[in-house]
Amino acid sequence: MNLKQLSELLGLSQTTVSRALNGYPEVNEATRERVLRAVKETGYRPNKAAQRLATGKAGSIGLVMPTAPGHQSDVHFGEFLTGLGEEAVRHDFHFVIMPADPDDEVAALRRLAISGNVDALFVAYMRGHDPRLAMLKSLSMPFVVHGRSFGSEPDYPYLDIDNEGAFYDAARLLLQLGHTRFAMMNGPAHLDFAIRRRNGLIAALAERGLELPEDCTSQTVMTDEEGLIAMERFLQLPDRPTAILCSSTVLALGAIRAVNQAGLKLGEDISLIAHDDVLPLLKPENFSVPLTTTRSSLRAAGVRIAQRLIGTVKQAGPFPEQELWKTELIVRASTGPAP
Amino acid sequence: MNLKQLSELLGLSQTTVSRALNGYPEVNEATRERVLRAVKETGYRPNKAAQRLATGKAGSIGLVMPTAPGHQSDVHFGEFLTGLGEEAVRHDFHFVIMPADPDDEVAALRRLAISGNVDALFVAYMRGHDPRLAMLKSLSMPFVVHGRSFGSEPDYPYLDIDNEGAFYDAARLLLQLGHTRFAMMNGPAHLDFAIRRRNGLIAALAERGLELPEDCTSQTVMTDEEGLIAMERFLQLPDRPTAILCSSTVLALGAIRAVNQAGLKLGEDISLIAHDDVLPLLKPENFSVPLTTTRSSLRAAGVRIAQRLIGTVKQAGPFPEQELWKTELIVRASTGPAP
DNA sequence: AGGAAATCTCAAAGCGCTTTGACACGCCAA
DNA sequence: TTGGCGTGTCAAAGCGCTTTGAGATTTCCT
Repeated sequence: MNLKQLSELLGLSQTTVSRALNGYPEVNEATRERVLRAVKETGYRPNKAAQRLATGKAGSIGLVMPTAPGHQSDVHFGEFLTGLGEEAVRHDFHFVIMPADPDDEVAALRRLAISGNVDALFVAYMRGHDPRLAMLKSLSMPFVVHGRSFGSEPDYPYLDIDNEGAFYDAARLLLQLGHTRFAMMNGPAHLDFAIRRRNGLIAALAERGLELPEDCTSQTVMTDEEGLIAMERFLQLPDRPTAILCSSTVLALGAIRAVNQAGLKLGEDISLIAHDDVLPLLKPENFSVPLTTTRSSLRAAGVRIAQRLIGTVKQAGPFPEQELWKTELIVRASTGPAP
Repeated sequence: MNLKQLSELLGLSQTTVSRALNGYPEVNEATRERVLRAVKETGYRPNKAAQRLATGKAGSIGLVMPTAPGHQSDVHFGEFLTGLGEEAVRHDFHFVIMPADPDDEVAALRRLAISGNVDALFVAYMRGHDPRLAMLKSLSMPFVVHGRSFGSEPDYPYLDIDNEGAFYDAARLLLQLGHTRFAMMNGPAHLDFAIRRRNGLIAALAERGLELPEDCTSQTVMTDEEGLIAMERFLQLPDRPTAILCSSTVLALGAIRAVNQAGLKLGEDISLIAHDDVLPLLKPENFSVPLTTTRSSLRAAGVRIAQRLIGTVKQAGPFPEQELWKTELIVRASTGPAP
């Protein structure tokens, strides 16, 4: 069933039916009623591809999903997607997800944009000096970045959390508790949030004339295995750290396993603060020793970014171009005075 | 840059350029070379919406993502998607994801199909007597179901794991170890896998003249909280169970917390077998007491389903209509002789 | 050299929709 | 009667691509 058939069925022109459907004012209310009823009865749905071709819009947000054999799926990605979806469903928007090798993201993003399949783009996993930024700006398609790109002019639309502030505050808390030997379990070194969190920690330490030793820094993929390995390394250090900052509750999971295996007590021998993206699976309050965290909901960020993206496409603006969300520092039992 | 412009630039007709691009034989090799070079230089990409409109195909798989405010994101969904993506990227396919309220899935699926945005559909979270099946069959669009629908004629293309066999085998192991008091922590009762796993357990018990008491069955959303709650309930039973079957490592996470809190020893006081979807975050071997599991990789299933879906769209068939994968029973330390 | 076959290219139709510009109609004021 | 104004409707163009059916050119065989 297409527009033509429907209009013939009704004895109307395609124009009139199309206008009736799209809420144009110059259609008789009675006619509109009739059209709407016929749509219900026939189950007619406009062909989105045709709609897109004609209007250039079709209610879709494009995003690139990094994937490859051996590339671990990332809980953060799913959680964020859920946030996007929660908002998108309210506006009858959908997603076009282009899977791409992590090394091919710039090209994949460009393909996605030029394909004419999407109205707006969403970009995450930002790096320092991210090459996608220049490409996006040249594209004349709305986009919002989750995170920022350290080293690039911040003249693009983004939503980020205050990573530097989060880890600065976390470090201050530990300093006040008397800790002086710090270690950091971070995400991959090239990612923006990792750079900023590290800077936050270093800034707080510097105020007390302290430094973050090289061998007390681990920058890895954020899996629990890597957390375990890093923590085991830290614990074998001659002058082992007592205060750990950890970029994810996933890393913390492994780290804590290492602490337990070493027969140490979390919150006494070792204090740990992790960043909490509010993953439903990894609630800090459910850890055997509840975790002190810096918290910011990934899902909420997804909702907000979808709002901005959809709003821009629908011209329901204006939206702030840049948003920086503060994180909350929530003290639980994994932090205590330095031993 | 569109086809018209490109063809003018080259001094060729649109037909010739289109044919050169799509590998038709009636184009001079030299001409094709020239076209390909121009594409490289100009960065031309065909508009997918137009391509779809003209051909009816555009290289996309559609799926519905259940979402709603308060609806927890599901790690299983992300993991499966990664599998789909891993295969899709090899064929330059993408996904169209329609977020939808869980109560609205049938309608959402229909919208997605009729929208003309997708070439094939993928469906998961199957229920007993699933109403989507009839709709899908009436659609004349390729689809593959992950799981099955208990109570419906199995005359549709699916990939499922042998849930019944998995839990039958698991129960047999525990029976051989002398356990007689069983409990089950299952997924939502209306879901197909939950029905079959329960049947598998009941069948194994029946062979020994045993039954699964009502108060030793929990059928809930599969979160760690629910796992905790269910296990706490089991432990307070006057004749408390010693053998637990658990539909997910996520549930097991909570369950084990309850066991620990009660001061009991896993693998001694309580034996537990969980089904393991091979989530990167929840490796059974990384639990403090490594978990005995029935294993089947969700991601591998995603890859396989994408293969079948894409193969069907590309007419690169034939593919088996139905596949039933055996699970592996892997014995670790969470199972031991009945106390 | 002649003609058929093979090779290459083209103009135009069509995919299903939106949107423009025009037309027909009834109504009221001049 | 004429003109102007809203209201409701329509035919047709256009979005960017593929594909058909036909025309032009070259190649090959007798």
